[in-house]
Amino acid sequence: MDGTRQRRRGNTRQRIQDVALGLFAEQGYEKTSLREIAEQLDVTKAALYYHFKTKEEILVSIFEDLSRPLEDLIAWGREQPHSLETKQEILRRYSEALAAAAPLFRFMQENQATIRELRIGELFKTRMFGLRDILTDPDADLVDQVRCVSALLTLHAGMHILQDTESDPEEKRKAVLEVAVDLITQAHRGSAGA
Amino acid sequence: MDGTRQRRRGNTRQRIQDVALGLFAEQGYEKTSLREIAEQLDVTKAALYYHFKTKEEILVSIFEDLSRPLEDLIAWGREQPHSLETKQEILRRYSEALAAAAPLFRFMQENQATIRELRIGELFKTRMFGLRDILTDPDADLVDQVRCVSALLTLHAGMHILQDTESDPEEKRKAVLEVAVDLITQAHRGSAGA
Amino acid sequence: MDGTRQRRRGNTRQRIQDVALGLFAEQGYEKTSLREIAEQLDVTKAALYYHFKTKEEILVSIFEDLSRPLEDLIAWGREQPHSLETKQEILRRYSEALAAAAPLFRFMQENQATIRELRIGELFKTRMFGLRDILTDPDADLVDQVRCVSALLTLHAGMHILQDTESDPEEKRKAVLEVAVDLITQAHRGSAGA
Amino acid sequence: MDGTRQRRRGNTRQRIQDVALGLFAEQGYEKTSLREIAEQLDVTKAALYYHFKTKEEILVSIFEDLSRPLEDLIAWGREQPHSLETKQEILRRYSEALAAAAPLFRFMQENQATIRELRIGELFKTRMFGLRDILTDPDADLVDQVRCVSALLTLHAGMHILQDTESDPEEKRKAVLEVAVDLITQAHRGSAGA
DNA sequence: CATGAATGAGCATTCATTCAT
DNA sequence: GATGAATGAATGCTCATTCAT
Repeated sequence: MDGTRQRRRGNTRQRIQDVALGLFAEQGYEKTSLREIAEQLDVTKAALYYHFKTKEEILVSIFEDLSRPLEDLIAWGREQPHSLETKQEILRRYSEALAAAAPLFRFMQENQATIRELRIGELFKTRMFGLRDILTDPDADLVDQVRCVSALLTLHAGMHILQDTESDPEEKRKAVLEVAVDLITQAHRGSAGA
Repeated sequence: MDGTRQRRRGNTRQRIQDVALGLFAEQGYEKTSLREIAEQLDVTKAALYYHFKTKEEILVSIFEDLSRPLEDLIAWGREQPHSLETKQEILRRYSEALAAAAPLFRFMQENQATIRELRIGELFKTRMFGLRDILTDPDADLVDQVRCVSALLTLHAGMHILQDTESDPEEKRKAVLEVAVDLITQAHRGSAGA
Repeated sequence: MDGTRQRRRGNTRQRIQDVALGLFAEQGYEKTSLREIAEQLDVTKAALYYHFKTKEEILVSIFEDLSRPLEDLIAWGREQPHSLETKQEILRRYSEALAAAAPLFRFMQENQATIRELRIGELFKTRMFGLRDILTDPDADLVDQVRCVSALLTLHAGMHILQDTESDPEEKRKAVLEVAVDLITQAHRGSAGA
Repeated sequence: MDGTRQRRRGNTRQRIQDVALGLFAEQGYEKTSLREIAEQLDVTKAALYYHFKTKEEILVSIFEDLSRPLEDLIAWGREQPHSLETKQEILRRYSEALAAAAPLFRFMQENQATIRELRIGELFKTRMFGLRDILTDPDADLVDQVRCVSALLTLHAGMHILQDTESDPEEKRKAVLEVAVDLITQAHRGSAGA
C-alpha cells in the first residue's frame, strides 16, 4: 500500500531524471536540450519547469540522489582508523558504488569542463578531496600521493576506457579494483615505512 | 632578425589558434563562442572564417599542429622492440610531449563528451589505441592491461588533478611519470613472467 | 457571433501565413527574412519557430492549405471522361481556383528557381503533370501537347502579365480563360480528328 | 593575328560571364554567391571586382551582351508595316534568338521576383512591351491581346516546360513556334476582321 | 500537473564588398 | 590583373526560461 503511493502519479520527477541522465551521459550536458528531454518524455518543456527550477537543477538533483551512497561511504571512512585494511575496504565499496551509478560517473568523467562551472563541480571536488584525505597521508611522499590519485582515477575512468575489450563488465571491474588496491597498498607502505 | 619578418602580418591564423585554445581549455568548446574568440583578437567573426571553414576546423587544426610530436613518437615506438626499456622510454617522452602541449590535453581531458562527436574524437582514439598496443601485450592478463591504461590515464590526467598541491609542476610531472613507469613495469613483468 | 471566438488568440499561425505570403509574393522567398515577417507581426523571430519548424515549412504549409482546392479539382477531373466538355469545365474551375489564391500563384510564377529546390517544387510539378494528363492525350501530336501546356501557362501567368492593361480583373480572367479554352479545344480536335 | 589578340589574356571578363550565367541559371541569382563563381573560375572574389563593379553588374552585362540581337529585332520590327507577315517573321526570328540564348532566358523566366527589383527588370519589361506593341493593335479586343501575350509566353517558357517530353529540342522549338504563330494569326484576324 | 504561446539572447555561418599591396 | 585579409550586416535557427490559463 505504501510502496505504490508515489508510483503512478508523482513519478514524473523521477522519469525526468532518468531520461535526462541518459541523454546527458550520451550526448553531454550542453548538447542536450530541454526540448529533447521533454520530447522523449512526451511532455512539454514547461512541465519540466514544474518539477525543477532550472536545467542545472535537474543535474544537481540527479547527482545528489545518485551519489548519496558515496557520501555515506566517505562519512564512514572518516571514522575508521586509517589502516590499510580500511583503505582497501573503501576502494572495494567505492568501486561497487561507482558501478551502481555508472551513467552518472561516465557523465562526470566526460563533462568535466562543463561541470567545473556548475554547482556540482564544487560538490564533486569536495568529495574527491575527502576521499583522498582518507586514502593518503597529507605529508606522504609526492609519488605516493600520485599513486592515490591514480587509483581513484583508474576506478573512475577504468570501465569506460576499456570499452573495446570484450570481457565481461564485472570481471573488468574486479581487474580495475585490483590495480587500484595495489596502488593504494604501495602508497600506504611508502608512508608507513618512511 | 629573420624570424620577425612574418610576425606582424600573416600570423593571424596562429593567433586565432592560440586564443581559441586558451578559451577552449578554460571554458570548454561549446561554451566558447566565435564572438568571444574574435573579440579577444580584436577582429570580426567573419575574419575567423577567412582562416578556418568552421569552428570545428579551428579545433582540428590546433589538435593536428600540437599533437604531431606525439604522432611521431608513436610511429617511432612501433618500430622498436617491445622491450621494457622501450616502453619506459616511450612514457618518458610521452610525458614530456604532454607537458609541452598541456592546454590542449587539459582540454581533451575535460571535454571528452564534446570531442567524442567531433572529428578529433576518432583521431584521438586511434592514437590512444596505437599507444596501448605498444605498451601492452594483446594477450596479457586483464589486470596488466588495466595497468597500462591506468598508466596512460595517470599521465594524461595527473597534472591537472593535482592542481591544489602546491609543489612545482616539473616535480609533479616527474612523480606522475614515476608512477606510470611503475605500472608499466609491473605489467611488463606480469606478461613476461607468465 | 460564433466565428469570432477563436479570432484573438490562436490565430497566430494563420497570421504568420498571411504575412509571409504577402512578403514572399512581393519580394520573393529568399529576400524575405524571418526578421521581416516577425517584425510585421510584432512578434519575435522565435515565435515563428514555435509555429513552424523552418522557413521552408511556412511556405509548404501555405502551399498545402491554399492549393487543396486545386488538388480536389484534379482528383475530380481524373474520374471524368476525357471529353472536351470535361476539359473545358476543368479550365473554368481551375481559372477560378487560381484567382482565389492569386498571391500564391503569382509567387510560384515568379520564384521558380527557388521553388525548384524546395519541397513544394516537387509537389507543384506533380500537380501540373496531373493536370496535363487530363487535358492532353499522351500520344497526341507534339503541337497539340504544346497547346495544352500553353493553355495552362496562359492561365497561370495571364493575370500578372496584363498588369498594365487597366481593364477590370474579372474581365481579364474571362479573356484569359477564353484563350485557354480555345487552345484546349483546338488540341482536342487535333487528337480526335486524327 | 587579329582574332587571337583578346583571347589568351583579357578573356577573363568573358569567362566570368559564362560561369556566372551557368550558375545563375542553374541555382538562381540569390543562391549563387560570388565565392562560388570565383571558385569555379579558380580566381579570388576580389578578381571579380576588378572586372565588374557589383554582382548585379555581372548580370546586367550578361543581359546586355546576350540580348542585343533581340533589341535589334525589335528595332527592325518597329519599322515594318504591321502586317501579318511581319508579325510571323518576328516570331520566327524571336524564337531563334531565344534558343540562341536559352540559358539567359531560362534564368529570366525562373527568377522574375529577383529580376523585378534589379535594373534588368525594367530593361526586360520595356523590351516585352515593345514587342507586344508590334504584335498587337493597342485597341484590339482584350481576348486578342491575351492571345499575343500568350504567344510570347509560350515562346519564352515553352522549351523549359516540356523538359520531360523526350523529343528533339529543335522539333520542340518548331512546335512551340507553330502554336505561337497560330495565336498571333488569330489575333491579327480578329483585329483586322473587326 | 501541465500546456500553449512567447521571449530575449545568443550562435555559427554566409555574403557582397573594400582596399592595400 | 589580381590577391590576401578583412569587414559590417545579415540570416536561419536554437535555447533556457516565463507565465497566463
